[in-house]
Amino acid sequence: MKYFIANYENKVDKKGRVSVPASFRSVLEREAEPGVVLFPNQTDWPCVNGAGISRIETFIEQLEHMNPTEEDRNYFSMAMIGMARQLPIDADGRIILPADILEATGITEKAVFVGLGQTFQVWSPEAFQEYSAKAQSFTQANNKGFNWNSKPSIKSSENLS
Amino acid sequence: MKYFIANYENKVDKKGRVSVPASFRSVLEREAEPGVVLFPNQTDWPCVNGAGISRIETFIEQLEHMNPTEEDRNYFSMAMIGMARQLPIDADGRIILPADILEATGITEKAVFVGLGQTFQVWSPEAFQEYSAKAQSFTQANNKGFNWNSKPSIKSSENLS
DNA sequence: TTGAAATCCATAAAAATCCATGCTATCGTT
DNA sequence: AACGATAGCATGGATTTTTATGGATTTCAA
Repeated sequence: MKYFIANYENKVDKKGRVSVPASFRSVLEREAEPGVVLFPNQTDWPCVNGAGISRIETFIEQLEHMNPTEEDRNYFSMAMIGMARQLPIDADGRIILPADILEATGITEKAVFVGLGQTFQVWSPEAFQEYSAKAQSFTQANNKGFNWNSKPSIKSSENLS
Repeated sequence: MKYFIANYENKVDKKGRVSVPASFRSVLEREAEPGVVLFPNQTDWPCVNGAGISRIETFIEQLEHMNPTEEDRNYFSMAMIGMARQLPIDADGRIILPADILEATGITEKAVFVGLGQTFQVWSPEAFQEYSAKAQSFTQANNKGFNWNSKPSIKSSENLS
């Protein structure tokens, strides 16, 4: 599989270990280097974003095209690369979620992995439930101009509170 | 690993010794010559930049493309090459931070290593906390025009205060 | 010969690895 | 259709290895 799809709720043990869903692993196994990178979700929602290493590498390479003296670049680099987490996947397909991520996301005994194509997210079941419900109703209300078939023509709405 | 990613807070002992994070060492071990180079961060923020030797070599080579009579070149060379520090990594994976760097950065008993791709930075925990918070909120506010997927299309904003 | 820096050594905590089990879906055979 | 066998996956626990860190000792140069 090429993309992260669907969502899976897995247990987190006392050491913070969770199984990465098998179908996600099959995406990650296409990478040169194994492992996942978790990086901050730049919204106020309590979740983290995840992807394979190559995703972060291309991001680094993009940042390199920016002017090194530009303050933007420094901020972006810090926020995305500096605040990222690199986690190895063990032989059983698990990662261990660092304590501060558990805290920031409110994850305790269960974690939900949500596939979003090229990336995925990790949520607490409660927050996931809330966000996905919102996403559903928003989409139902706003999918008019949405062309599911061909090229992107999606306009992000300005305010969605 | 090819890039410096994530951040790690390590202790600094009375002699100024700190462990370089293991994952950073694995980046540095790809170099022909071992060791790290610390060089000034050209902003007002109290941190130092670091990298493997090869990074400084390419920087030197860049400077060589500049006109030798150009005053810029002399200044840049002085500020970046002349003010750099070459530090060996000991068998236990530690470097010793020179006293003047400790002072300039405000590092006392803990140092934070922050991966930024091809380079990294070293901060005091306090300054890091302040800067990373700023970077986060800046990124959160300005990531609209940010394209995670493909080629660089990032517009640097003009004013960022 | 004295202080600083490089080596060497020891240890505890954290991380990676290994092993075992139970559950579920799949498959093949009767 | 029923059954058992099989394989993949999630999970719990134990074990081994790595890493960070403190201290001591040696080297070296001023």
